[in-house]
Amino acid sequence: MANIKDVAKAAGVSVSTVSRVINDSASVVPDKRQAVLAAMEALQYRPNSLARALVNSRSDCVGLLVGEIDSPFFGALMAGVHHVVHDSGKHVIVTAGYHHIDKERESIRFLLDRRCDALVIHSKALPDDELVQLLELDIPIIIVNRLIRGWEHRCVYLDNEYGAYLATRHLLTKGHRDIAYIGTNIAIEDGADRVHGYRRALEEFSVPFNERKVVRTFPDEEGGHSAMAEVLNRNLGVTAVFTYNDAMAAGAITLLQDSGHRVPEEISVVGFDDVILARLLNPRLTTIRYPIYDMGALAARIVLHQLDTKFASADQPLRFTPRLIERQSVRDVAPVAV
Amino acid sequence: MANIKDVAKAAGVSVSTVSRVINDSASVVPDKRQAVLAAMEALQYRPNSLARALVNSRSDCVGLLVGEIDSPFFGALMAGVHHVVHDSGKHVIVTAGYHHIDKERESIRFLLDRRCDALVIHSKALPDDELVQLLELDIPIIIVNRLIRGWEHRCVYLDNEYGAYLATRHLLTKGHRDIAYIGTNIAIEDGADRVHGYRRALEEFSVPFNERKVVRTFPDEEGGHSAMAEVLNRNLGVTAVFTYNDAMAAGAITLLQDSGHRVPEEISVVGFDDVILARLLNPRLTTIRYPIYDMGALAARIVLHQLDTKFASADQPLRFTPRLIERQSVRDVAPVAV
DNA sequence: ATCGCATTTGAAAACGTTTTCAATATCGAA
DNA sequence: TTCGATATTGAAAACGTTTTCAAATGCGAT
Repeated sequence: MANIKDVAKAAGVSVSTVSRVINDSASVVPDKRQAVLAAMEALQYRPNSLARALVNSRSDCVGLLVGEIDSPFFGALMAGVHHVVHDSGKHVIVTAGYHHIDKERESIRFLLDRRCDALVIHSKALPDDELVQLLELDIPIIIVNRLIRGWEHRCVYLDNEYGAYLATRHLLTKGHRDIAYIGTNIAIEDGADRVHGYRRALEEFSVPFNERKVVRTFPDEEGGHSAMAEVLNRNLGVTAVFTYNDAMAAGAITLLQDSGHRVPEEISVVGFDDVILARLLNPRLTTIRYPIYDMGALAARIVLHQLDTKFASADQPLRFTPRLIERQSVRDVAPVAV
Repeated sequence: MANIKDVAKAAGVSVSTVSRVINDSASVVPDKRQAVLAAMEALQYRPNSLARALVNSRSDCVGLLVGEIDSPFFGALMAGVHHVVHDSGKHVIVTAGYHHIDKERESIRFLLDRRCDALVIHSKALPDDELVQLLELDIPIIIVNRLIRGWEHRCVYLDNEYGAYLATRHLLTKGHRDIAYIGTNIAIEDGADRVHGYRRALEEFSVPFNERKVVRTFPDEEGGHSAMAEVLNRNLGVTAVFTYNDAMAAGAITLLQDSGHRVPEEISVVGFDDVILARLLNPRLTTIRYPIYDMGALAARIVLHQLDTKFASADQPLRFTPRLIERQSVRDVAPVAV
């Protein structure tokens, strides 16, 4: 492939001049400029971005770490980041950590090694102190979906406790009193937060918390399916289920329907996330909206801004508030006064 | 950030020696090796991959162009590529073209500029000759999901005609005779192929093709929804619908159910792709399995192999055959002999 | 013609690596 | 000891850019 020297030779000028016309970094007399342009065209010249990044120490890349590549949730996150990064003429390099500590660590190394200008990180597996170490590097980094005490201005996160509270409260106001919670068996903060929200709503309605009503499995459709089976098995007389995410809700609904229980007539279900799937299920899933696309977009905007100004602009609220999306998977048992 | 010179200085050796221990490229006496290792550790040294790529002209990156970042279909494609590329110690850079010619072009430029070692490309918008131009570059490239005549050995693709044939034939053998086709309004090859398959099956059963029974819209849920409305509107007495993809099927089913038609009792539906969604819909969607994960994985394996051997290994079949996944969205109208 | 100034230009250094090549150190054998 | 062969080392060139700096050119005013 042609390089800048070839172009210079072909145009009969020095490499400096070529560089100047490429970058518009200084004035060049019209005829030479034309000659250079012509040579570039003729040789199909494309600047080597690696060499460029090396000397500028700017790669025009934003690194993004997600949990999985193929999941509607992370799809939305990636799309949000992609969108704003592309709009600013830069590019995204995505890696996946698959919720595994070593893979997450390795992925972040990779992004750092590639000399990404900035990072947006979604990590569930890495411990706080390791993330703090990263934040202390002098490259713009935003942590998505996780709150690290003392670093609130670098974390874009959702109020998980409130989301779970909303979901549970919704079921309670609809008259449900026996509500199971199908949670994640991964030891992460938001898992705990959601249990708290669930309990808070219960307490508010003076419904005793029953540990047997919570079942934890892997947070996917499969997990929801088996967890639901377990709940049924325990014979607790539940009339409603709240799940850690929509995929689990889908699994739970599948099991319910297959085992002859009608949703929501017999058992109501509330999910979490509001991925595309939720609208498509039958019955359409009542769920908690997790604005992950917007959160990704915001995270990207912040790191990009930091890149320009060297300052973290802490003036915007980084905490998102979930809201209830009412669809068809919850039945009104009986009107109840709050 | 520390560079190789700093390490050399700290360890009291030359940069060449440091390079040698980093890459294990030549023997170094044990004490010096230890000193270097210690210095690297102490300085938290990480080689600059840009500089390295520049001199080696190997970036250890595979570039991937997809249609959209957030869609179950492309999610599976990305996952397949990611999987095999990571296993070989390399990395993936993903870009999205959003089915737009300029964006696809720009994305490919980006990947090429980044000096990706190889490319896996899913393009619907770029014309054949532009893709051929790429294939003629001397870097390993595989085109996914598209067949370019004369370049069969560089294309990993699905037999779309056969997939559509399978779907339509399935409906026909179940006794359906009035079958609508909800297709894509994007002028792409596989769109045409699927119409052909649909027609071929019809002909085989001596059912006349009726242009009014095919409606083309944008290939997403929304499009399926409005297309289904249009089909109903035309009052053609259809008892079954075959759609271009699962998302459209989901939209169609939603419309049917909302307008009081039971699926499959009144109207049967067959989709295409078999994305996760298909299993989760109610009724579970009978569809055509598009092994896109495997296709991505194969494409990646091929380019990686080419990278090592400089030869395209054309010994594996690059054409995938779709198959029917029977679930619950098709009703058996009456037994019919083929 | 000559001077001073502004514009345009090219040579060379820098970015952080790997690799070639020649020099040195080590060692066993004569 | 001395020789040759071998193992280890470091200096320097190379990769393809950008940028600094000094030199060359052009031009209007005297």
